[in-house]
Amino acid sequence: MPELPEVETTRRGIEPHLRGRRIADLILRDTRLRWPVSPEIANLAGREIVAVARRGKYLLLELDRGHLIWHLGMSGSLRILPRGTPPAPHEHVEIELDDGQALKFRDPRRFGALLYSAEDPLAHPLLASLGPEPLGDEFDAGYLYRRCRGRKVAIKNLLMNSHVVVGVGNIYASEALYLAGIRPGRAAGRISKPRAARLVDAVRAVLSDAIAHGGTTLRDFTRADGKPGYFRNELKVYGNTGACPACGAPVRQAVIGQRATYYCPACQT
DNA sequence: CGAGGGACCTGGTTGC
DNA sequence: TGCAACCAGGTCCCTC
Repeated sequence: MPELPEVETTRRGIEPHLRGRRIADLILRDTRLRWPVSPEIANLAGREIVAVARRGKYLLLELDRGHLIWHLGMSGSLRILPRGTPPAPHEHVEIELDDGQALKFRDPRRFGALLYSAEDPLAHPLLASLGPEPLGDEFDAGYLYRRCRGRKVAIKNLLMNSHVVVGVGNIYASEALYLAGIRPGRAAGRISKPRAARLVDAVRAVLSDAIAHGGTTLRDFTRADGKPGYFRNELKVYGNTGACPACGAPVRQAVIGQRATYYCPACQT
């Protein structure tokens, strides 16, 4: 479900409610997430939440001692609700706060993950080898062009590879390639330097714009306050079974790397 | 090292 | 109406 804009929207939604609060209680209803949730996490009561950061699609809850690393997987969402609100279906984890509120994690498909890291979370094996942030300085035309050299994979798959750049999932990969005028199936190694530059700009633009709209709600994504994200209305090709908004040609649907892909056969080469 | 595919899950929608 | 098949915003891990 969530790509970078949805995770960032979640971060911004929960952070004001969590910063400076203490964990009153931590309830693990179902520990069968992507990896089993360590029972020691239930022992974090009393710790203070100092900050909520994000790295790629991972949320990092910095505690006064240690960190929680949270990934929403495909169907996970975090909401702030009053303590005592009856748990929704698939609400696997709840962090009760010392001010009467609670952070509730719902994840029907259980592809999400919740890990505890006593050390620097960025050194955790899952995070250590991640590529640069797409909205940071390191992600530029030279970098992307270099990473494309000699690669035969479709540029869309390369964009979605978190070891190349983090945060770009299936929706925004299609959207960014549309904006850049590049066919999603084009071999990464056949992307010219100017096209790499256009693609970097497109990725940044699409993600920033989506964050500004509170992310994209297709089905079950909800923000921390329960409202949907409105970027869905801005999507140009993803899920578009009609005409290209620029030239009117029928938007084409294909499967690339086992994922649904949308593009305009006229605008994208 | 790179490419490709399966695996992990549940629920909603589609089609016979 | 009933039920099987298919699809979904992620990403790790295995094989070749």
